[in-house]
Amino acid sequence: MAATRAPLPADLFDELCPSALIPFRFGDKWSALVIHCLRDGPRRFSELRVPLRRVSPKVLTRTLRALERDGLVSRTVRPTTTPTRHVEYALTPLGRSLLVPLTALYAWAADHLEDLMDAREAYEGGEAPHG
Amino acid sequence: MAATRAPLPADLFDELCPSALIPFRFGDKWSALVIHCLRDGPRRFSELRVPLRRVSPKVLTRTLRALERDGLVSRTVRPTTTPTRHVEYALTPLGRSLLVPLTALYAWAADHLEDLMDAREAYEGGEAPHG
DNA sequence: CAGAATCCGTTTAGATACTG
DNA sequence: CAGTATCTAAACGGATTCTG
Repeated sequence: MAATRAPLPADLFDELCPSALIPFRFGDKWSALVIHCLRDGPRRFSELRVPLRRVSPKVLTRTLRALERDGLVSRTVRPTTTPTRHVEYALTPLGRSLLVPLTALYAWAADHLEDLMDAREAYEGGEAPHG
Repeated sequence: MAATRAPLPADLFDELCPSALIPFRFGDKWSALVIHCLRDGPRRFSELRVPLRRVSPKVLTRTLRALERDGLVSRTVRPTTTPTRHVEYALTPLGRSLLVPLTALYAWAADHLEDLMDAREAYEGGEAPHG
């Protein structure tokens, strides 16, 4: 019953390593949330700012550009009669495929929210920092 | 076939929102990777530094402390005869349960690595930044 | 409306050297 | 061996202002 001790691959920080890919693409605060917000269909720039109302336009723009660059989100400018612009962001098929494991991760978080909060509380209360 | 337009919840940045939890706990560069490295059993501090060989001891320590605080990783000091210490890190049951959706996410990354690289290449090559 | 530009504080990471 | 301490650079995030 000893734990297996297979050697770990030595390339986990390689950008081409799928395991490293996750923090590379979702290591920021907003990417996963934006994808989540697009799950029900296209959204406009200002629509996205509602659920993410803390995010500044600069940060949202940067996040959307990054997702667009990786082919997860598409950006569409719709013609309007008014002088104001209408830009819609939507998940690409690739982005939509990501929604599956991402939703599973959210489900895990929802299931274990209590555990996480309890653990944190216990840690704060009890443990002293290690020497 | 219009996309559904259900209103989005307005609390996505709330720390208690499971969706917000992901970037909160995995918004850093190393957490997911460390969990991944512990999947086959306990590892020592310096063992973890092999696959993550870019990480400085300071950063690894901080990451491990955070995971420990959230109840995902346990820290065990084993008695030794030598004056050198022996500390092992392992996934807790909670951490192990996280491995399931996390592995699914890695599988997605592995499956779509090409797509991501292609999209990025196409973006760099073609598109000019939006005006 | 959608975003670009600017400024600024905080966080994160990395390198290095040192210690029980 | 398993960290801690210190310093520095870069990235990230947020607020605000401005414009096509």
